[in-house]
Amino acid sequence: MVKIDNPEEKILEAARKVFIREGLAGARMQQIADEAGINKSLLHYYFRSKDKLFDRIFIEVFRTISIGMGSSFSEDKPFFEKIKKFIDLYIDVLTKNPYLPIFFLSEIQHNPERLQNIIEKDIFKNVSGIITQLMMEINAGRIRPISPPHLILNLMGMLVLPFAVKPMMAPILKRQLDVDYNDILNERKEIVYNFLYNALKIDEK
Amino acid sequence: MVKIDNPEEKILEAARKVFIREGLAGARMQQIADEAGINKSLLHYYFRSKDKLFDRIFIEVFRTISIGMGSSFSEDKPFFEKIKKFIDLYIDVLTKNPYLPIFFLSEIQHNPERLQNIIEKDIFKNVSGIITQLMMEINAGRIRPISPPHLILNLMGMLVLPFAVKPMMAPILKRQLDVDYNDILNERKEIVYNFLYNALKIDEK
DNA sequence: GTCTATAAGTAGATAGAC
DNA sequence: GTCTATCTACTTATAGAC
Repeated sequence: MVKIDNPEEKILEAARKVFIREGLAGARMQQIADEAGINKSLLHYYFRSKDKLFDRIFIEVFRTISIGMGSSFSEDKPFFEKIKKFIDLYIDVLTKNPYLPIFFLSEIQHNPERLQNIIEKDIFKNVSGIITQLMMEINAGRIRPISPPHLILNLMGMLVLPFAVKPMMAPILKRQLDVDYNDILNERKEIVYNFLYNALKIDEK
Repeated sequence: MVKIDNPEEKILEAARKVFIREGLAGARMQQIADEAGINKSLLHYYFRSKDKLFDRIFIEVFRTISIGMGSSFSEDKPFFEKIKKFIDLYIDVLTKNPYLPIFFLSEIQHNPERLQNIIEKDIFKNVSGIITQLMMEINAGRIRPISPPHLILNLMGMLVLPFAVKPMMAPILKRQLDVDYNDILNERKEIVYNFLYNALKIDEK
């Protein structure tokens, strides 16, 4: 039986919430303590400093963001099926954690060193495997030639940006087209796959 | 003869730099004063408070980000030429201001009200015009059918994300493929246009 | 382990001399 | 207009009682 309500877990959950919404500089230890329903001193008792607590959350966020990358592409399936699986998995992650990308990218923009100090190797293997497979598909003539980094950027852009701009776009689309932005987000899996498929498939003459 | 070196301009330039790099919560009035080469009190003399100075920069950033949208699509040209012009213009803006998107989206995530209080109508006209034209192209059978909001999200994602992830991707691609990320960014105009063209063009049988 | 009280440092903002 | 000096409030962090 796992104790889910121990103070350490409650603090981490509260810190996750507050840091991701407010950022490192904007978050207050008092906010986190309130959110966790405990005394402010306990934060320091368990995690020593704000920076150490933040690091813990930051690494966790990085793992959440990068976890889907490798796994979807490691299986032995046709290329477009792997793409489809990756898109589905990634949009599920973003649906559950819509604020993660901007939080993560914003903190890197504020302090790029944090990334290099903490992480490094994890992401290499993932990107490396994807690029190898893309080159194979292109060389076999199964998809239209495209530089692998660019394809990754295109795909990631189409996946991530709609969630990142939700606070801006949702009110606009509601007013202008009476569209619920959550419906838009739910349609993304299919839209992104079709768009990518059409962009990459070889013309049949 | 315009005085470019008056204190007000120097403060705005410094504030732009510091706020965009550090965010509202992370920026320090002392930093801005140092960057501008003036005394901290002068900031308050010219702009009263940190929040008012920030608002000034925030509005300016919003204008920079949204300025290209309408203008590219207002001219009377073939659809794909307008798309091309928009892509070129937008990537030029992002090349000059790579940190703007994350700064802007991050601040909205921290405080969504700021957007609604300050802005509102500007963006409507732009988005509205683009959507109308997209519907015309689809109805005329000149491009593959796609929901206009989704096409806009696809395009914006492919344009913006590569700049937003530069601090993360540049070291990875350098190490792994010995690729200079600035070269990647310079190739984006052509890549995005071709990708979009292939995704939207009607198959010739 | 968990609390109260408080120390030490920093931030935005203002008063007032020049 | 521009500076120095200072006020007030807030924030992280710690000391110490229980």
